[in-house]
Amino acid sequence: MVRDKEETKRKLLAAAVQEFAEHGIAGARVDRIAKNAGANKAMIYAYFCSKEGLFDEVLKQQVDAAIEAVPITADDLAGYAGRLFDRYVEHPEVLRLAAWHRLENGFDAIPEAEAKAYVHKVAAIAEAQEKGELPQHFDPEELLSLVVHLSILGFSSPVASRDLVVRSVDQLLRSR
Amino acid sequence: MVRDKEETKRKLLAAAVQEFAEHGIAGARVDRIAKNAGANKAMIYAYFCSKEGLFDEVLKQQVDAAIEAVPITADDLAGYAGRLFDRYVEHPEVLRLAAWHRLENGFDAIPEAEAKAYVHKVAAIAEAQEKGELPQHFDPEELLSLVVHLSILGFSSPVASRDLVVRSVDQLLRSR
DNA sequence: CGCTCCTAACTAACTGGTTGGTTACAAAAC
DNA sequence: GTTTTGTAACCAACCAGTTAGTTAGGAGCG
Repeated sequence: MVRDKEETKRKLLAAAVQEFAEHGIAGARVDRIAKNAGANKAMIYAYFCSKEGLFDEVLKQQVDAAIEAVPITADDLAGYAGRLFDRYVEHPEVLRLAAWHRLENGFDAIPEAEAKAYVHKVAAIAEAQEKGELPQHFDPEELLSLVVHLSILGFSSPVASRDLVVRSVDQLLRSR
Repeated sequence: MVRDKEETKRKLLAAAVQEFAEHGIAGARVDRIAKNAGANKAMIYAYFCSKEGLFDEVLKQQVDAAIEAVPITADDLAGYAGRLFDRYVEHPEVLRLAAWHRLENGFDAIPEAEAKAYVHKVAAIAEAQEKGELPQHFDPEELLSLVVHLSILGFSSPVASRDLVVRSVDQLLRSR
């Protein structure tokens, strides 16, 4: 038997991602996470304090990874929306985790990394507008909200495709 | 003491709407619903079979009410989006209930009333396109998805306003 | 290298409170 | 007096979290 704290934490986190994404916080079962990780339940409390502590860590890691994986391209918001769409298709867990989190904890309590990335993205859009790379008929915050929201269209409608997401962002950016 | 089956069912349903909207299916507590309804827990099982049965009835009623309250105006989709937005601000429960339901039951299992209303709305949009009241650069299904999705923008972004929803639908419909 | 000792990592079993659901009984309504 | 509506107490299963005890494996030492 190999004893490795970091490895055990990793396996617990990996199992927790699946469990929480599928069942949410209230629906997740601590015993199931431990079993699927091939670890002992007590380790969860040793390493993450509580079920909620484990969820917080899971969400943080997933949000960080998603933010890093899809950097904004302010001069090509349609492409950015498409890449977000792709990311969510490949890693639907992060969207589900965020949705559970918002439903269970209200609209406040946004992960810190998300808030920080938000500021940066708004600034990038504002700059692109000044350079004339983007139209001005939406504020930077508005544009970011619209693009991000449209990129998750596929999780609200079954008929939505990547192409539709890109085309609609494109249409939003057309000059008037 | 007054005994009235329908009245008791009504009070149970009203309490269940709040409980399920706030906590979801897994997080909702049957005892709390009964207590808040001023009724006995056993009545839930007499009238709705199970916790899930109660949830299904709650969701059905809320979806029916929302569909009836906001009829589509295919020749004015921006106005339609605005009215949907208003409805969700006034009755956020239905959106939360639907969100819990989708997370817990997957993307299938859409309430029947919703599927039926969907067909009707797509047809109305197609007709408006034929009449030239709507542009043709999106399919009817696509347009409906976009409008409905944009109307819930406020629940994905804190900076979204009614005005933003209306303006973005308007921009989507501009001729190219 | 072989041995002991120590500690961090791990485990199995348990606990106390909770939960969805049931049942035996009571009383209102007709 | 019979049927419908309601109640209180109950139950077995479940669940997050704890604890007392076990073991792997490295450090120190000869």
